[in-house]
Amino acid sequence: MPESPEITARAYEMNASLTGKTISSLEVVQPKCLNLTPTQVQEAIQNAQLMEVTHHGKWIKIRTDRGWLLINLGMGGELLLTTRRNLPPKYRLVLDFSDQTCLLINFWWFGYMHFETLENPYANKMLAKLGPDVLEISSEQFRTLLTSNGKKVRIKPFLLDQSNLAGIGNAYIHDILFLAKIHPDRLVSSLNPQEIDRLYQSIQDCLRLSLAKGGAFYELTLFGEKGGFTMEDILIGYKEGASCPHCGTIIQKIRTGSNQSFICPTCQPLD
DNA sequence: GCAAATGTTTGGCC
DNA sequence: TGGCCAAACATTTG
Repeated sequence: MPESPEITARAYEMNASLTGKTISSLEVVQPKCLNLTPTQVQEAIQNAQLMEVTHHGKWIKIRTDRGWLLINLGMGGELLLTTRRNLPPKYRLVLDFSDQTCLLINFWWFGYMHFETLENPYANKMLAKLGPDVLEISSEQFRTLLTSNGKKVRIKPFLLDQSNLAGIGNAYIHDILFLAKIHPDRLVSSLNPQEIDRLYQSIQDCLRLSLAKGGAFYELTLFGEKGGFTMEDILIGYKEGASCPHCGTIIQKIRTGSNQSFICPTCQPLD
């Protein structure tokens, strides 16, 4: 599922390839992903010119001269710059441009494209709740975040909660916690300063490595190519039964809350 | 072949 | 407030 590295890479690609284009029409296959009716969005962005594409956490923000288009790819999303002649069979939305190219937006189950007026995109309920972007936050801010907000929460759900920190998802969290040598069920309040600094460094290292490679192999770039971050780059995530690259212990799949985690029981003790 | 289980994200409910 | 469920599936498993 697209997380910070994929979203950041897509935003860079879109900013380089889409700015200056003019929207000629919008096709809506799945109205439930909009915050307004299809007609309202269509009218709002008719003839809009794309100015800039940025991101915040897992949200892609397209600034146009008529307002903002805010995209969240949810589960297994895909953005593809193509033409009507080469359109894949499945998609939820298509933005047509006046130069005959189009942007296909698809996602597996849930995803959103919200429209907000130019003045304040953060009037959007979902955007308003986001914590700082994970690639923007400083180590000092991160330390403050964990010591002030983190009470009786476990570190995994804390990091996945987008209102604390925006951009981390379930795919990278396993390696992040492994690199920091922290068990996913540790309480945030139990982490010492060294562990918090290690965690910050692990987050940056994991996400930036993938970003530098164009994102994960199971997601496609704006041009339909696979990302360069492969299974070989993953240390322990989804590798149940393999041995820990650090100590050789067999990697375990455990239940944490309502989801699964992959850990090395030796490197990440719970105590 | 078909039903059940699974798993990503987010919002909403107690 | 934290834990659980539901929601617009595709894919694997029995």
